[in-house]
Amino acid sequence: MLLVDDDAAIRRTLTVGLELEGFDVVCASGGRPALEAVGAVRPAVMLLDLTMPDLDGLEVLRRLRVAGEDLPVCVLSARDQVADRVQGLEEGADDYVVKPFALEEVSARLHALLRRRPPRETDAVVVGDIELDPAGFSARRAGRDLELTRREFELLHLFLRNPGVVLDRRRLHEEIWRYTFDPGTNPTDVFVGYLRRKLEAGGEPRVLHTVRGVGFVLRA
Amino acid sequence: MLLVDDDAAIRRTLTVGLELEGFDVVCASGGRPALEAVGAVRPAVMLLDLTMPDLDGLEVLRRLRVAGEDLPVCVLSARDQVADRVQGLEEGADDYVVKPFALEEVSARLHALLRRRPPRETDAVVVGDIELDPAGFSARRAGRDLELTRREFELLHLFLRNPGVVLDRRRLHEEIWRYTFDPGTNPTDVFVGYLRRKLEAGGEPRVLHTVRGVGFVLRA
DNA sequence: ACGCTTCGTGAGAACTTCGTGAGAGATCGC
DNA sequence: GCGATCTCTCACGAAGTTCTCACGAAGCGT
Repeated sequence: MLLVDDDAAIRRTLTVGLELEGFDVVCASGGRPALEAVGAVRPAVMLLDLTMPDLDGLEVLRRLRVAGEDLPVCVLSARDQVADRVQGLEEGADDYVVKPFALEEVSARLHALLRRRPPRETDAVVVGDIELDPAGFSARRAGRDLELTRREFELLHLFLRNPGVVLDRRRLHEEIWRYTFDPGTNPTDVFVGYLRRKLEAGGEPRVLHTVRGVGFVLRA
Repeated sequence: MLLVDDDAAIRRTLTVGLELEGFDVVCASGGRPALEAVGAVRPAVMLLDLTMPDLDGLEVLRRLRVAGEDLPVCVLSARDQVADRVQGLEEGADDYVVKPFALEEVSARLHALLRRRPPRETDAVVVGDIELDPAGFSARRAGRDLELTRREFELLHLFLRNPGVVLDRRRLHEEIWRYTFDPGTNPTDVFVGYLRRKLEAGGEPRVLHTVRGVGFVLRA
């Protein structure tokens, strides 16, 4: 979750409390950092303070919605009038909690929002500048679309699920080609080659390294 | 929306107020009638009082969730302790408003819930320049009416509900043709072909892409 | 430095998968 | 019934993918 508040004390308190509740918390100290953070960390939910010096919370919300960003947002504010709440909700907030608040309630409300959001981005994998989306059968490096064939895709998927782990030929052969390991011939090497070519087509450094006598590793 | 409260005066007040806000209101006077009403009128959202003589609101909520019913629920209650709210939210409520309440706020919160409503099969779908309206059995691309047959329509509908997701032949076959995947023959390819022809009749770029060895995707 | 092993890659053969036209059978409306 | 769709099968050519093979390059141990 992304926590946005300009008051460092509140940030600290909420971070500690929400982490105890099991949330993975990222903080932003103002409106502009918040907008950047949404793009960068792609949080599942956001807790947004309204009163901030650089960019008002409502403005942040408005910009997110205009940009088509539909992440659930819970507004947290000292403005306690009915009109404030109605305005916040109408601007696209999913919930509105008035300060002072009880940590358990905020946590429960965040959970309620997350409950509605399970099928978000089906287990996409990201390692370094490489991202792979199993649902869409697509993969990108540094934003560039790698047009992978099925085998290449499976291979990259396997490496991405085991970053930093050396995979030997036996393992690769079993996982990609299902059983039967015949040492006579080696499609593995060929496909690692294909993958490297596509991964490095934009001049990026090598990430698929060979470990002589053992196998291959993906390292960012 | 379904309004559940055992107090006739509150029902009356809320009904009048919410109808003025544009809601289509159905009332239930207790827990059991509420459960029946959910099945019968299939409301888009529910406003649920907790304290009721026949069946407690929390129990109603619990039964709905156990039955796999995921309609958004906003609890309305006089129980104002943090613990009550947390309990309500944890039992599966999506929001919790404490009495006395402001009509505008309840209305704004209901709107916020409806905004998140999971799309129903009968809702119109729009992806890029393609729009499809299940109720009217019509589909358009860039304003031009595609005159689809039933199969073509079902196929396009399925793709539109899963934009960016690769659908394999098994899935397509199961969803459109129900059961049995016989690999001997393939209407799927033929109908994808028909669809493409109609989708691209105006010279528009291809949106139904084939993913070799896997299936097809709709990408805008 | 030498020889042995392991890896990288180009070329192309073999294979799989896809696209589409033609037409038979089913269905529907009139 | 009868004609007009609509749905589906089939088959074949086209296109893309996978895999084998072979040879040169690069590491590794002595």
